[in-house]
Amino acid sequence: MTTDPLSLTFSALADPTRRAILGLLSVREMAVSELAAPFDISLPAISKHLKVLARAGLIERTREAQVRPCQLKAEPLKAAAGWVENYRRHWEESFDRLDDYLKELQAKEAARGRTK
Amino acid sequence: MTTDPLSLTFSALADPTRRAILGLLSVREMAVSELAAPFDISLPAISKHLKVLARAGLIERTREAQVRPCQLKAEPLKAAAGWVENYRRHWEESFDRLDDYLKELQAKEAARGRTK
DNA sequence: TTGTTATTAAACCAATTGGTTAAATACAAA
DNA sequence: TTTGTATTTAACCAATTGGTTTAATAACAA
Repeated sequence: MTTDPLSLTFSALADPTRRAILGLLSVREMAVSELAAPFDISLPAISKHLKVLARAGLIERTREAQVRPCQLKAEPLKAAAGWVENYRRHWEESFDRLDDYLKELQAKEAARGRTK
Repeated sequence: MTTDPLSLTFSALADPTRRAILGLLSVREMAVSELAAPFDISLPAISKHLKVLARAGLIERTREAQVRPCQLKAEPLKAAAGWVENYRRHWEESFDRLDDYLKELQAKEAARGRTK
């Protein structure tokens, strides 16, 4: 497996359960069983997802009596956002091109209307 | 495997070779063998990476004689950027001062109120 | 001590991934 | 029609993933 931070981050985000867990943690710190409640998978499966998130540095687990609360650590998302941001102009440009194309179409349509 | 668009996008981005390929294509359209040149893996391996990128909608392949040029399609990155963006405040804000965020929200709300 | 609750570890499984080499396909050129 | 060039497919392999069930561990409560 690739172990560079960006790959760790993106592959942690590549699972909808894990993204949902991060969503929950963005509201507040939560215990494992609390996190698991909304999902239809076993507790060990959740535990594994948490391990993946922890390895990516996206959560931190502390200890509080029997409960192990998880806390969101969004910092690795900074690099991910930065990487994706480099492509912003590409998706905005292609939008512009489509826009141009539509305008061009309209212009042709108008011309056809005049000459017909 | 998870097939929702966001998961497809993030898991396509979770490999450094694929991110590098997108980097190359952000400069210009390129043929498969041209894309493969900088990497130390076989052509079929590159071909597989391209298939993953195509499935995620991040590239499109056209046909030009024997050559199959690949073109970047950055549009799926929009949703990825959007998802990550939701966490910006978590990495930017000082965690002990959630108030700052609320104030910012209020400021934005006020601004919106004025311009609308 | 004994039990109860919260969480993780172990062992297992099927599917996927990222790579390989060798063969097949598609087109262009001679 | 044969040959060369560009790319994909097929068959294979080892490692990883995402899930399971059945223990094991940790901390508190009785």
